[in-house]
Amino acid sequence: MKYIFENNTVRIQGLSDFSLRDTLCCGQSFRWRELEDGGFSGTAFGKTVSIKCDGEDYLIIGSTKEDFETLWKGYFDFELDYGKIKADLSLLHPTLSEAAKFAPGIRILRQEPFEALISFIISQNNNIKRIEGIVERLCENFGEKNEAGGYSFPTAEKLAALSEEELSVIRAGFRHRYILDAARKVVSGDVDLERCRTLPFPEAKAELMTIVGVGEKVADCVLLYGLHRTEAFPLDVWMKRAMKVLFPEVAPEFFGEYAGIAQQYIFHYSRLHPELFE
DNA sequence: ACCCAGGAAATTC
DNA sequence: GAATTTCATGGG
Repeated sequence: MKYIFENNTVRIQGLSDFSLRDTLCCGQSFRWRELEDGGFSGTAFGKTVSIKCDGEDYLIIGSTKEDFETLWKGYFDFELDYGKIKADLSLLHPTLSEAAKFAPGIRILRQEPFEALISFIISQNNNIKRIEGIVERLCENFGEKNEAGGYSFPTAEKLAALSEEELSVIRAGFRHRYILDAARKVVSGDVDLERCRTLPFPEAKAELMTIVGVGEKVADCVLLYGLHRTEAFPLDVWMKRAMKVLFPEVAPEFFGEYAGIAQQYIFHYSRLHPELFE
């Protein structure tokens, strides 16, 4: 992968194993909106950019060279060799090979940990459309507006200071008290998200699960999408069905150190092939 | 009206 | 302990 900076835009060349739609519409982030030209616009780190294809290249519009190097390159996980990971995973199981071929451009985003924590608390017993709406209201009400008109994800401090009443403008229902408990535990240091990045996996997961409203599945999502712990293997309703039907006799540990990436291929494949489970 | 949605807590058995 | 019910909200 090479990149050049030109006029507020970063042009990325020679990038393989990447698709905007596979990566941004596969249920790992709730903050990217598709544009009319097929690109996507979104906000992370408080900065709003759009990203689109230009022939073989990708353009990140609205990014400085420095922001690309310190933020976006990592956010989109451009430096991990997905070709190699896919090849290794595909050897493990023929159905996993199929799933990877179905959406070969998926990458696991490195989202901000607190955003992943709150987003996946909101995701429980909810549908993606509505999750996106709640997250949008959360940012518009409690985030900071930037020059581009986008809103940052609110800080833990900002949310921790709210009452349930004040938070209820986002209409997240019974999840309001979960969000507040998460924000307050992060502010107090009872839960240290950065420490969870390096802690042994079971300990990191247990620490996240001390938050009211965070069970195994949400904890795994935070570990995978927010802390890039690729051994995490979130088991939602789709994945439980998929494991039963497509991978009987297979346990999550079978997929090894990149189980979370395997999970993303399988999740996306299953969601777009519901007929497999009728 | 009923059912479900990238679950988890509370209750019941 | 394992199985069931409840928890807001909105769309089909």
